[in-house]
Amino acid sequence: MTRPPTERGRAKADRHDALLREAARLFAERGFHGVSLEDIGAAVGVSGPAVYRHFAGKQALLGALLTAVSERLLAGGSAVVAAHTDPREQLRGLVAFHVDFALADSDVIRVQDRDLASLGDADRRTVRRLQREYAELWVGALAADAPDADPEELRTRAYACFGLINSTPHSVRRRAGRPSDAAVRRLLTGMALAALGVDEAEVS
Amino acid sequence: MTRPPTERGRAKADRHDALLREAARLFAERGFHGVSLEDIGAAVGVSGPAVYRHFAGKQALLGALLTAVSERLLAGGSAVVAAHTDPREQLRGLVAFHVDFALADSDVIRVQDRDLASLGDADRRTVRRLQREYAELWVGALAADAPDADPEELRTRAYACFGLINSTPHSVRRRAGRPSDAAVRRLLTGMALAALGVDEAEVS
DNA sequence: CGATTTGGTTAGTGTTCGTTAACCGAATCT
DNA sequence: AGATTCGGTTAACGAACACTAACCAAATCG
Repeated sequence: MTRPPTERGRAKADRHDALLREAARLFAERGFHGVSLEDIGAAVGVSGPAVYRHFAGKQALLGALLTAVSERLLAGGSAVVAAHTDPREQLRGLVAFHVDFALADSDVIRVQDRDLASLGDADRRTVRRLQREYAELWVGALAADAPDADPEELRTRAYACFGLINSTPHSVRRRAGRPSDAAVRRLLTGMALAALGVDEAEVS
Repeated sequence: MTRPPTERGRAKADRHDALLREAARLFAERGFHGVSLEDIGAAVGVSGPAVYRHFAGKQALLGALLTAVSERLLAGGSAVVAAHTDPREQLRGLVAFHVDFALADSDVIRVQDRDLASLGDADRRTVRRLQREYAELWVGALAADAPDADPEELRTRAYACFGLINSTPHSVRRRAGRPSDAAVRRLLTGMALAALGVDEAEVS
């Protein structure tokens, strides 16, 4: 899975990554159907059908993008949960992880809950499954913290928390005098934990 | 502004409303660029270019949709704020109003923060202005409640709260065994108020 | 070094879609 | 009742776009 040592191999891998990055930016800005392959190619300095040398098509590009982000979310969330035994510690970790992710990868976060319906059937099933598993990490921690609660209610609670944290892409669009990333991180973390009813302080 | 008493006038007004309603549903489902005028016409039992008898074009339809919803939000929010003097009461009222709105008009809520970029310049400016004014209602109440806070931080706080409440369209998609609307309303209201640091209890 | 692979190019193809044109029949107006 | 308005129809146009074809030059390989 590592990159081939040849010059062409490295160049190809770089372009592959650049395509994913620029596609995410453009999709976040104008939506999947609002961006043409010509646009995506132009954003990385090649034009039009060259994208087919890297992806099977436009839908496949979106599939690669969303599958990758879902997998990163699930892997990161799983690591956080595994690192703690106390459910409240798990929730604090999940919130911190998700806030960092949303701040760092706001483009891809935006695309994920906006253009999921544009995926092909197979990719959509995969992404939905990964998203569900990620949400179940949250539901599991919430259930361990409040064993009597209805799991469906906890699920709604988790999604509401995602909505709160994922609001950054909408709100923190480069406007003058906006709070710093660090300030936004603190703010969102505090609000999310309050919404979940978890004390913010680190415990023994 | 009332409907003309003639048969044709009523029929036209009805179709106009039906077009807005069905367009909202389709846009929410597949995005502005993912829906054709043929689709929209078909959804109200009329086919294709008949839509032009009611709206100047596809973009104009979206404009009418989003302008109307922004105006309803601003009007409702203004009424809530005017009805109370205590800032915490205002915030409780704003949260309750917004939750009701998001549950009743989830389609239009979804379109509003998804396809705003597909508007024409004039409509986009109008909608943005109305949205900003609505947000300022929240910022004003928050500022009155915490006079020392940075207004930019309060703005981010308000948007995070919108994200939390607006999560319903994403999460409460008709799945079996989901909580009732009343349960979701209670849950979101409680989480939003907790995130804002406002006590949930009604005061004297 | 010659053969081949490969990531790029431009030109073309078929389709979808927003929009316009031309027309029609029924409701409305005088 | 006759003239007109108007909301609908189908047909056609033009642009945008995903994708394919044909070709090319440089890197890789034997």
